[in-house]
Amino acid sequence: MEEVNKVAKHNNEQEALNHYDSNDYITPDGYTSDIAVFTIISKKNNEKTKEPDNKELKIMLIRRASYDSEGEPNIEANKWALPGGFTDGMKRETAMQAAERELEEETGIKGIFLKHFGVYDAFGRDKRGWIISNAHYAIVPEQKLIKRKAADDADDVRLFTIGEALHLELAFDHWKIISDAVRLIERDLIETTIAKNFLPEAFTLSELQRVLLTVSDNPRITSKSVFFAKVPKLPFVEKVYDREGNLKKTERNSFRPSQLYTFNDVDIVKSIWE
Amino acid sequence: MEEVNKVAKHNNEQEALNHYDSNDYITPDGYTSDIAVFTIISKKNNEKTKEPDNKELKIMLIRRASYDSEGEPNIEANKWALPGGFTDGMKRETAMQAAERELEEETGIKGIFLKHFGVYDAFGRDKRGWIISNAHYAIVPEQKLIKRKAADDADDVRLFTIGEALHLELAFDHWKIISDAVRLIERDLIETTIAKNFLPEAFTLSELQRVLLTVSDNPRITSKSVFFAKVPKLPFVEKVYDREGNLKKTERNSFRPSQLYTFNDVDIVKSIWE
DNA sequence: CGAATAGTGTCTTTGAGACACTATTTG
DNA sequence: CAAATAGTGTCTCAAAGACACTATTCG
Repeated sequence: MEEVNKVAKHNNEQEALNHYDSNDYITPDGYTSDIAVFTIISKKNNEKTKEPDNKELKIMLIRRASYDSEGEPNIEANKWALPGGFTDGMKRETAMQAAERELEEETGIKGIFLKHFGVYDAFGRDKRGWIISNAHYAIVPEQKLIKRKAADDADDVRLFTIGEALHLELAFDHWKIISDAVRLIERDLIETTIAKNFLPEAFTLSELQRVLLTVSDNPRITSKSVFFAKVPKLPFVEKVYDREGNLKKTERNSFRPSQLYTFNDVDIVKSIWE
Repeated sequence: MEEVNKVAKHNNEQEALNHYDSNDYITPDGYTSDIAVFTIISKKNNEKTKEPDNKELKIMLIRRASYDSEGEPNIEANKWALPGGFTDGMKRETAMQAAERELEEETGIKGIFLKHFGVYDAFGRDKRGWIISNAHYAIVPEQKLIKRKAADDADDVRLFTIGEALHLELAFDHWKIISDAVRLIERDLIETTIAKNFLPEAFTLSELQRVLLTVSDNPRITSKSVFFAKVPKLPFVEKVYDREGNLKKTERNSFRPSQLYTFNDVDIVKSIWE
């Protein structure tokens, strides 16, 4: 009985498949990924004193070439845009894989945190047709960026503050994608532990504090004593020890060695009903 | 000078557009929307006492027909599946609009809360080809469901508890989509005010409590005195008044009238760093 | 010792949580 | 008054926030 059903089912399945033809429908003209790449970089605020640098949230944009790789005029040429491009159907890519590949091809960055945050599929968003874009945001820690410092000054890939970026002439609906991304990353820095992606594996409390200060002026974060007292007690951060079991410290920010911390994998759910 | 640039640009743009042909690339074979429809329904736990009904989170699934609308064998026939279907390129729909339309066509429900939560685009997820699905979850308040009560007992649309649903033979990758949706809605009920979509515009504290109890056993929610003391002080709920400015109450749950509350639009961000 | 960053102690006030008590209505 | 849900008062203990104080290193 079961066997018979299975066979019958298989036949129907085969028939159904044979009957399906995607040419019966209008299908999308393209499936792309865009990536809003964020980093936090030091902002020298006073050359004379030894006051620690403040940090600032920046976004990486590329300038679209006048001509494409085949020498033909490019659409939305010369405008600033998010890195990204078409998902390659030949490679059987997912949108996330396309995002990783495009990011490396266009900016030389790989192995960083990527998060999908939205789909942009309104008709008319791209003059070439029905083109669906998956939007992601990415986080580059400052140290990784230093490796490609020279390239940052290039004419075609540049870091902008959020305010600058939203005043540029941007391609497609990238103004909307960028503002959505900014709203989201600011919220995620407060509500989740994504801050870890801006930091080295082992970080000091003041380094963490400076990251959070780029998006919040809440007294729990701005006040040194409150922040320094609270963070070591949070369930998702822990002190770093060396091989001998001693507390690991660093002097990179001060004369006095400071304790290194790291994020563990504790996931917390913050109830709004408490 | 500016004028000249504009003209030049326009020409290039036109050339670029003429050069673009989506047939140069492999494009997706379909762009669909799936909807995980949740509701919370009363569960009679004791017919003898007047103990208030407990509530339970349920999901609505449809059974895929053996034959499609043209009388041809259907793919994944007879399996249970999320309602959903193809985005209609002719109608220039977005995935969200397709979700709303399909939901009404397949289950008769409209005008409810819908939230996009993910994209499923792995190759092989649908045997018909490269088919991308946008997943949404939807919330139906119990009252809306009563209107189509008869239909619930139908053979093709049914409510299941989460446990039941995940043990059915499900079509495509719907097992994964459903478990992602469940994880998300449970989290959102705790971290956001989506609970309001399960409730009437004006609700009592005990009604709200019963909704939250379907996903949490946290003492702040289970303990009556704690919950009743805290919720009226939360910034995003407020008491309901009638036209004369008197407190509005209801007797639908008890002999003693109870105060009605409503959600306002205050959006709160719960910091994990506090 | 002065400068610079790191980190602690202490005091006051606020709020969380437990639990028993009071309130309002019907039959 | 019994039953049923709604809602409050009070007590204890823990944690939040402010701010002044101590610690470590360099030159």
